[in-house]
Amino acid sequence: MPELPEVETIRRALVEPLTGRRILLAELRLPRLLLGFPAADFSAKLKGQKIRAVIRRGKYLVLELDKYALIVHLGMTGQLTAASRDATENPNFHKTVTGLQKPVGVHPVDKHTHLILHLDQGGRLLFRDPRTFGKLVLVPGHKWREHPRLSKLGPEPLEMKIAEVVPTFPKDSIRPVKALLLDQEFLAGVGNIYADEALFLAGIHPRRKVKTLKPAEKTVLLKAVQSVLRKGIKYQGTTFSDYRKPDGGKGGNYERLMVYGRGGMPCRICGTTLHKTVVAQRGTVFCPLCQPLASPRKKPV
DNA sequence: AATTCGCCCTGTCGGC
DNA sequence: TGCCGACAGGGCGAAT
Repeated sequence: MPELPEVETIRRALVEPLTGRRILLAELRLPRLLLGFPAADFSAKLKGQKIRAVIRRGKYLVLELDKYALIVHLGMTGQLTAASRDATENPNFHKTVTGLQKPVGVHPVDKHTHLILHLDQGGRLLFRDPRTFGKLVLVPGHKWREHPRLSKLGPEPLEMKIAEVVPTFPKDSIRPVKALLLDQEFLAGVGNIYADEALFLAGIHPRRKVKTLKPAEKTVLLKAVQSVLRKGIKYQGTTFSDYRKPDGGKGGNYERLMVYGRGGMPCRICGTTLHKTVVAQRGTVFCPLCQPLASPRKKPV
């Protein structure tokens, strides 16, 4: 699922091909993905709009247009592909990629392609989402930060001051700490992959109750969140199924994960078999030795 | 008020 | 070989 590093990778790759381009035609092929705006008006409103900026907030991508903002959430399986004028359709675009190889051409318009923006200079932006958990929102003006979907988002993990966020941990909360990391009102952009990775790096059990965390542990955890997100961006995101960069290539971070997707395999640090369980209704992998739930009791004399 | 649960959706995979 | 249930999970609204 695209989380902050994946969305940021996509954003960076779209800045050059999209900024300054004018939308000639917008094809919305699955109208139910569009929220809060009459689907019938969508194409008419977008036509002629120039893309002014490509911005990320949490897991949301925002295209600032002349008079609107187009907010995109990729859900679990959303893909954005930028195609230049001379890109040819490759029927195997999504299947031929192995490793970090970059596919040739552009993905064809298939049954999972839900939005096509035709741009001046011959380029196209295609939005593809097999499981349709993605969402599109068109907001008049540029006050997209006030939209209900974004207004309550927590701080950006890579811009926050840790000393300012440590006091925002709920003091009496009995929630497992992983649930807090996944809460977009606490931090914006952390999802299941990077929550598990951050907890491992911090040496904190995903089921630890928030109220039992010491201040030093909160600091370590927030630093770990920043660390795993930066690493994710550095390697251009984690591809384990559907995530692709706008050129169709896979991210390079999956092979570098410490715990996510590695249940039953040995811990890269201590060799202990990694546990797979469910925390906060999400599949969760952790190392029982590196991430103890309780501090080790002194052996009775 | 805090927290959990159910739902949306479809490709993939393991079991028989 | 083919069918089928289980599974993956972000975010929202309902339920507790």
